[in-house]
Amino acid sequence: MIDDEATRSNVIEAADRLFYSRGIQAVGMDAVRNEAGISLKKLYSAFGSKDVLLNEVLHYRGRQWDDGIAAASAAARTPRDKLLAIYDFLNGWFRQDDFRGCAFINSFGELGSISPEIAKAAREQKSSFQRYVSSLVAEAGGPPSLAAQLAILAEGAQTTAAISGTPDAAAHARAAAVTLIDAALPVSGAA
Amino acid sequence: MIDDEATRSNVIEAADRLFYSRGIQAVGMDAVRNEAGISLKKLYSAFGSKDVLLNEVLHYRGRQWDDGIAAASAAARTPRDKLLAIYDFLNGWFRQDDFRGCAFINSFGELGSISPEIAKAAREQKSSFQRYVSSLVAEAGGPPSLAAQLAILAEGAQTTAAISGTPDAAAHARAAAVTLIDAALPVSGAA
DNA sequence: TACACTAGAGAACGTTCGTTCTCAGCGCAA
DNA sequence: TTGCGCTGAGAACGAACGTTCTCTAGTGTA
Repeated sequence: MIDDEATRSNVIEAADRLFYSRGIQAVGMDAVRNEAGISLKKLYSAFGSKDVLLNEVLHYRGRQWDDGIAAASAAARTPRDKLLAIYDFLNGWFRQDDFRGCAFINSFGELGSISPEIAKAAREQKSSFQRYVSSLVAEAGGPPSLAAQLAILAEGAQTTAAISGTPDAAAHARAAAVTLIDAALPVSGAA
Repeated sequence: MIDDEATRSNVIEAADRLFYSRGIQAVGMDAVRNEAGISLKKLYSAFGSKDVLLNEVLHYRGRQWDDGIAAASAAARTPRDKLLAIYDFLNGWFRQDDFRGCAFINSFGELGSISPEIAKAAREQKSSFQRYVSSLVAEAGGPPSLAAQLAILAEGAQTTAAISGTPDAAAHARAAAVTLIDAALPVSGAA
């Protein structure tokens, strides 16, 4: 079918909305079917099981994150500004109505202990982000430990914003990042 | 009964072990009953429902956390050292075999969106921790923003350690905390 | 018109889970 | 001994869920 791909992404986006907003186990395949507007038969012929669907949803989320970070850093010139753009991206995300924390952290907390696939997906997503931060830090001439610290700030901001219900953590994390970067890099951007 | 209180804490500790290691929805009341070694009838007469039990388990977890932080900071003299003791406490925790991240973050990710009670418990736990950090920072003469930054580091270390499966995040967070404290406090501990 | 084929709607099935109910056994007062 | 209340073990119940099956309506084709 021509719309095979369209059907798949339609289902993935629908499932993502539901899983992210209500949790994975709390959302039945029937709800996914309703949200996507297709039949159960088609749903199961496109994705063999809920596990398979969930895996694709997590990969979709990962791409969304990567795209968001890339877009946010596009306007920044220096590696330092690209690093700080991460926290600006978080700030915008935290302010969205449907923000409910990091989907990978949530999924890991819900099913990481009983589903190796989910644990692996979360681990890969986080290590991919750490590699991204590391490459920017290296480009800026900073030590690897700075990358780990900046990544921890980003993770902490996400859980803090989710649980507290306020976006303040983004600004706090950004300020901390500025301090850490300035302390670690010999010459900051001060003209 | 004399052992009423003993029964309750026995059940709470058993449920805590199971909920923490496998997740909440993945653990049935039957498993709790087996782990606690009591009858279903007694389980339900002591706690009216799984929700009630979960609530008590979360409060128990909160006390455990408070006690752990208090014990870790007991040896420290200055507010600065008490702040850093937080990350030493995390370091020891991350190295335990059964470490699976912060129970409140996990519970929030799993059920926070559909259970206001759990969302509230997580929010209260985190804000209690932030008050603790804030009081130490104030005692040390630091600005409130430093407290927020240090708390974000602690949260980020917990999720990073859980998902990555290594305890390294504790040391990274501690190093970042040292940098942030030294930058925010006029006079550091340098004799 | 007759016929194969497809697809959608939802019934059905088997399992799991939270919670309640039943029943047999036991201690105990009279 | 007899009756009574309590307790534990687990059966039972109703709901929800993942997954499969059935039935029906429609469509294109000869």
